[in-house]
Amino acid sequence: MTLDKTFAPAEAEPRLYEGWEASGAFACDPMSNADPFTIMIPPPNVTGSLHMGHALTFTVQDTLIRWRRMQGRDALWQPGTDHAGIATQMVVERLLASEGIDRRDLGRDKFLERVWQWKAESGGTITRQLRRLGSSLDWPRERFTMDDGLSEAVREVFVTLHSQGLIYRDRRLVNWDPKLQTAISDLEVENREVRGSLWHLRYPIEGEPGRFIVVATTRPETMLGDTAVAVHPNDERYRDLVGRFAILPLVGRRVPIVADTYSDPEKGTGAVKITPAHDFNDFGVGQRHDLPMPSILDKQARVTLAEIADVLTAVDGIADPDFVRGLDGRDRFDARKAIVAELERLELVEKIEPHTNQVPHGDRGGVPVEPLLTTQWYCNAAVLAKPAIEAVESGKTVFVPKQWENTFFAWMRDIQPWCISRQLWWGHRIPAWYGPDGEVFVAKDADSAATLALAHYGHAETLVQDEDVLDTWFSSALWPFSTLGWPERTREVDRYYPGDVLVTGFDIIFFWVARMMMMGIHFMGDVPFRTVYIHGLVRDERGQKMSKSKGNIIDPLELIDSFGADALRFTICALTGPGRDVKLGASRVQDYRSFVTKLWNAARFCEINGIVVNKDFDPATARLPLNRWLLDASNTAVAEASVALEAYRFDEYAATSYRFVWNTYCDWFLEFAKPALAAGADPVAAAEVRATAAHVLGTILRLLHPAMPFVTEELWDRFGYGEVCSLIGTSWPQPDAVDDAQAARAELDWVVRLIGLVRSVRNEMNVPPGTPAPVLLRDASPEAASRAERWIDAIRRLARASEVRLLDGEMPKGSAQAVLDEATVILPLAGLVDLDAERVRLGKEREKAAGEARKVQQKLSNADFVKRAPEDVVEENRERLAGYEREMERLEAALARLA
RNA sequence: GGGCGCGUAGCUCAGCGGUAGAGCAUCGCCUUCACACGGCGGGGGUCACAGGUUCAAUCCCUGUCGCGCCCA
Repeated sequence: MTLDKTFAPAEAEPRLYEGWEASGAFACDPMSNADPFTIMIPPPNVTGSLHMGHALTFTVQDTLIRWRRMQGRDALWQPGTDHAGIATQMVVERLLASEGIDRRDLGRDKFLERVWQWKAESGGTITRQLRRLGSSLDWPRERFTMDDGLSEAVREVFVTLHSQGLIYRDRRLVNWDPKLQTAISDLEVENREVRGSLWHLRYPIEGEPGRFIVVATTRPETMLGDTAVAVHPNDERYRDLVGRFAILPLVGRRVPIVADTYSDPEKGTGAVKITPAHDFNDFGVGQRHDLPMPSILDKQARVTLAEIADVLTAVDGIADPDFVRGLDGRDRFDARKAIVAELERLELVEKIEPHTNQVPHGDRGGVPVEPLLTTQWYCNAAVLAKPAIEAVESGKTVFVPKQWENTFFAWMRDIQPWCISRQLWWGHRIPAWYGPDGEVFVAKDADSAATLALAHYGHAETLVQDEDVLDTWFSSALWPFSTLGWPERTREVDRYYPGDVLVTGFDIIFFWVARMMMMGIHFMGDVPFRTVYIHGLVRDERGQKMSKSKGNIIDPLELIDSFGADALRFTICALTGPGRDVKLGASRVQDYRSFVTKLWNAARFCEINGIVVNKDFDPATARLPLNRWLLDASNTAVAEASVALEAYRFDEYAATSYRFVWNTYCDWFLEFAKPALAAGADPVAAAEVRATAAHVLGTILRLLHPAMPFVTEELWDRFGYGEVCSLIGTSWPQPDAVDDAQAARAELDWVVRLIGLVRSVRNEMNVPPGTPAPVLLRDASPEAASRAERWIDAIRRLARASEVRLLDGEMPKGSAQAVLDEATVILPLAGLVDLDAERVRLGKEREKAAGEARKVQQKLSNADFVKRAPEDVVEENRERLAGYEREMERLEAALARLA
């Protein structure tokens, strides 16, 4: 077979992925007796393409799912995509625009045909890209939020919630996106800081010529719709004006001056204009004071006068209906300029201050949102939120890291009615039909609605279906059960609901996690998942958020092309600590690619040295300390990795595996193995080393497989640990029985320290690596002596020793010395050792030991410490002190020998 | 304004009551028959600051400063 010098991901990855997929390795098994383990993929937008955020979240999920699958769980990782209402509609509209077509000309049905056509042609991008990452999703189960089954679930939920009074129609202010011309939910609004002005406007007091009440506003254009001025009830400045009227400039309407705690005496002038139809706070004031609520902006945010036409009144020097009529149809920002100019002309502007304020923008359309009074469908989220809050409080669902529960609670406890209707075409059409008189019939289909209408009217009536569609997140909220076949009672629903863990970013806790909790509990009677693992954001190397405008976007597919999916995945694991954002650049991935190569080369070494899989090998029979030590270290690494994964500590999982492979297996074990495998070595020992090397390499491949599936599978297959593409289905390593691991650890620890000591001294003495020198041991215990004897070949090789022996008599002149436990290591380096420098060096060593000893001594001489600290801590310190004192003695003796 | 998180080696980050760690970078030596995407060795930190609790604080508490995010 002979492995190439480096692993070739571009060739291996597609081949292995196809192999896994073809063998059904990704499939769950509903008929299995195994304990299920379920992760629902956060369905990416069907318009999406793989970005670093996806790479992070799906690497984490795939690592978990592969690990649990190896542990013998019946793993379901449910794939699918989201129809992404607004995003998809925008993509297709843009496409049509390039052909010079407007969707309105095309008509709803034709347009939807085009969207489906687009989906068929281009909707598979993201799922293809997920495969390149190595994602072991159960593809035959792939779902789409608009497919028949999921649409059925949506209708079922809508109709049920409606019948329970939890979905209803309401006329109230809604966030309106004038660009997309649809209502959006509170969550789809993001506040952006905008530098603008604060206009102080004079509203004349009725019946008192020359007296004004000055209101401060950031939105002068909405004054056309003002129906009151509000002041704080305790504000002395305006006390006499409450209950009287102001004349609304330009319009000429009489507006009452009302007392309401909404106005803040500290802010502006303490008096605020009230436009109930275009501001959420003003709407509240309007309701409390029973004010008219005329809309003066239309759905495109242009001035419309229909609702104020009849109040327009000419007032000399104050209001001019003709001016106002001239504003009809003008854009809100145009109108603002014109209105301010006119007010200035009328000397009704007191002053204009520069002002920075938070302006709500639509997160998709990117333009300022306009609060608009419309009738929409709402979901009573407050009722649904209650059991969801309780579920987290009681620990039925746990957030990791736990602090995110606070975020969840804060939002859920103050949840607002959820506006679920959207004035779009692409999405789940609302299952509501209207009779000629506007009566609403909510039903799962037109026939059922007709039946309801018949019962209501006593005769058949023509019904018209609601034009609107549902918020995309409405169907996403059902994802944990709708994907399993609900509302049908399938085996999958019984078996895979609730899921085990939901993996996602904090940015969609509200959008998605909270809503799945609400819907899951309401319809399934149980939470949708036991654990919510919240990971951070991917940022660039300097910690900046990635964005198109900054030009700092890193494309995961390019990283995969350059370094392989394993390198990218391992990097992500290594950098994913709890509650931390992931700062990632190409150089980090390149660094971890070295680890992939290191593993590959370790395997090459094995191959070259005739290390082959030996299925008959029983680790419990290993006799050599080297092998027992390695097996023990391997047990530790696997145990630590399991604990780390259990706790979602991907960073620790990566670190433990990395250390074990690189430091333990490669740097020490394989180096120690070299003399044991050399020509002329004991063949029985060599056979045991080979068997152990192969056994532990197998453990390593299994250990790393969840993070680095490709290279591990390739090596697994090439070495014949199992059938081709079988590693994915192999069991997670179990601890091996190791005979007297304690003794093996002690022995190898001693050899490693001895070699380290010799290397260190030689380096400091500038002994060229090519120059061997003797290693002599003085005052060595019989145990140390026999270890030196047993490990002579390894010490020769790794410490460049020409010989290793005990020293009884005089120390050769010009020797360097170092202390190892009770023994002193002597390196005769005649001509290389500067006696003075050596004295200084040993002196420093002694000082270091003395310093440590002083610190410990100080502690121990503190009566409170000895009295109050736990006995084992005191004892440990006593032992440390003894150790330092012994070391000082040896160093003293070494110094004396130099004289 | 409210809430959350973070300030530990040049960089990225672990550790979170009892001897300050890793990776990368850096410096020196080494092209030794798996690997220069490598090997060996070294240097580098008053753990943001100030108080407090404790026998003992990087770790717990309080405050201050700086940075970031979320909500208003």
